Amino acid sequence: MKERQILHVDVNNAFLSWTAIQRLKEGETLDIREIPSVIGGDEETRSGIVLAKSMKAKACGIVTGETLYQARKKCNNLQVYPSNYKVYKNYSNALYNLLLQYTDKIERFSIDECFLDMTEYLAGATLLNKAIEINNRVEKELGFTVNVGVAHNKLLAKMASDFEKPNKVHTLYEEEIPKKMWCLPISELFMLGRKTVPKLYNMGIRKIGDLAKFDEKILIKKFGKHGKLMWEYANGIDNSEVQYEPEEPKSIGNSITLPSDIYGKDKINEIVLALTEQVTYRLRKYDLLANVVSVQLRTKDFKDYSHQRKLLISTNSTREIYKVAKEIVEEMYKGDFIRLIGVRTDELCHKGQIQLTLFDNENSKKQEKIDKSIDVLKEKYGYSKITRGTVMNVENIVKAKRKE
DNA sequence: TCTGGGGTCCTAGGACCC
DNA sequence: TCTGGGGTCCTAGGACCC
Repeated sequence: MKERQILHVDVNNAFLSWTAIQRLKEGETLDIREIPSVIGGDEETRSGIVLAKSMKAKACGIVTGETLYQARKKCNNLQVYPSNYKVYKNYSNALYNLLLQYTDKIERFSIDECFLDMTEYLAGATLLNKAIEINNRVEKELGFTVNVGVAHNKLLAKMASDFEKPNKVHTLYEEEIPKKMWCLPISELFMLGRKTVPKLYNMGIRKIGDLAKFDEKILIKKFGKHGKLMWEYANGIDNSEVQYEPEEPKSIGNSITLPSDIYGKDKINEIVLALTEQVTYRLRKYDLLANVVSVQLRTKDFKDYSHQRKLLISTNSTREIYKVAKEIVEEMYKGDFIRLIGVRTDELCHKGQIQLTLFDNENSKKQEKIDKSIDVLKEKYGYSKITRGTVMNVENIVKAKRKE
């Protein structure tokens, strides 16, 4: 088999950089990349966490995911800016379109990361030179910077793009693994998170090199499939392909942290209905039907519960899914104060994939028409304006809660 | 002024059938 | 009277990613 040629392109401080250049474009003179700043959620609605940080904020020890409260304690002149996904999506698309000039085998791994399979697209050039060209062109033409990882598989390309930042190109070829990767702490390895790292520490495994040389069988015994994966990753083994064909979503859900805790089934169900409307709207937009419905509740002391139910008939009807969601709330709600509520649908399929059943009767056809006509209004007037009957949508609930 | 929201994948245990 | 496994489906919960 031919050796694969893979690049991983990772936008430096994506949300913060994109916010910065958008502000400059709109006439602001301050470049927020040059000061201690973060992109954060709204503390009033209890979403106050750091989503992205500038280099100066990073230098203060601020990390992504921590609360804005903690971040301010580390840096007293910290500036906080809100996020804007529409803007981010535009810059993400601009990057994607530039990368398309190099290969059409691009996997959009997230809004700010892409894998490129360059195997068939080098035409005599070296992979490293292509990476350097991309790095330069993005900065010049798009106004933000990226790191580019250069390797022969996705895992090593991703690890490489995570080396020194910003605006850098790094290679991580097989022969470089001991020198460049094995010296790193295991917490740096992709797919080793906060739960697994302490367990490995207790086994005396601290560096990625320790993990690479550890007995694979013992890891498998202790961690199952995850054990095999982490051993392979530590040794730079990854045969996964660049998934350049966008895949159908496997699940669609929405959740919300409430501005204040709520109590009681009726109040929970109001939110569940609003969330169900959002979820089924998205299902219908993609022309998908759900076969499983699940509801998640988080209590005020951060205990998570979730129950799910398999449906007899696939559906994307608001009424049908809400009916099931309500039953789930009924069976699992124990009377706690609730902080977060989520509704999710799984085992999605397309209309054509199911056969009409006896249950596909006149009544359900009528329901389908109602959902469709509401969707049309939502497309026309914007999502938040249209809600069904007596029901408030989540935005209204959030606003109402804020005033309390 | 504590701790988001969108996902994917895996595991363990129970029910049920042969 | 006592004691099996293997396979599949379903559910609850957890780990990880950005």
